[in-house]
Amino acid sequence: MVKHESSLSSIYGALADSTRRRILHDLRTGERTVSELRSPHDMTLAAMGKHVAVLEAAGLIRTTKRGRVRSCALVPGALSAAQSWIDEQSRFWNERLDSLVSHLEGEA
Amino acid sequence: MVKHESSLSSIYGALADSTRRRILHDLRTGERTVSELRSPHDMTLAAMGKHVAVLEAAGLIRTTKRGRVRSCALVPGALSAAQSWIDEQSRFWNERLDSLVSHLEGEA
DNA sequence: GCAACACTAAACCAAATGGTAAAGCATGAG
DNA sequence: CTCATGCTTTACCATTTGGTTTAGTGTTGC
Repeated sequence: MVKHESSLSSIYGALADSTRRRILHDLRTGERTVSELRSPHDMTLAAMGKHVAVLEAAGLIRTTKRGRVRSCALVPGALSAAQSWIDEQSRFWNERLDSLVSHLEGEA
Repeated sequence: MVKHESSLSSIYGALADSTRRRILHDLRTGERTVSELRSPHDMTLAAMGKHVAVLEAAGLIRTTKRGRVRSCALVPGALSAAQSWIDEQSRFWNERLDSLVSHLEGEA
């Protein structure tokens, strides 16, 4: 379960684009083809193909080609590394906040 | 508390670099100057200054210049938007996983 | 005053990103 | 068989990114 630094970079890098976040959102309700994922966007199929490749390289989605169609689906649990890092960071963040608050209260 | 798409992009973009994640990690124990943040890295001060600027633009840190020294600190709660998005996404992710599991169980 | 220090800005560079257009390659429909 | 479909590949382009060096700017220490 231990994820290395490099995979965190590719996951956050993948999430740093609203088109790709939208793709993940759209996949929550089930599998979609590349064409279906493209339809809400003003973008060529080739461009969408690149976004899909970025998400797959980051391990966030899994794709399979059935015939001439590529079907895309979420990879369950793939966000957990990103989630853990933020959660861990937030924990200290809020500890700092708490100690700041008590420090200020102590001073007042 | 409303999260705009654009700020999510800049936050995840800021997190998509191991040097910047390390900076956030190093700031958990308190404020640091740009030089102090640079010391563990094989990198010029100018380069570190840019990383600090990226984190500040994303709203993840706050900096203040005292004399010739710039002091950097975490901004409490700044990760919450990023955290919420992932948490929300994970929620559906796992619902899909659960329904997949019960689907498979039903089939077996 | 003046030198060392801590950035900061400018110019530059290579590589990555996000897009396009156009051609190619399978495959499914008729 | 033929042809439209659904990508995929290639080549190209502009912009951004992560780094450098060099040259300031404003402090601080002596």
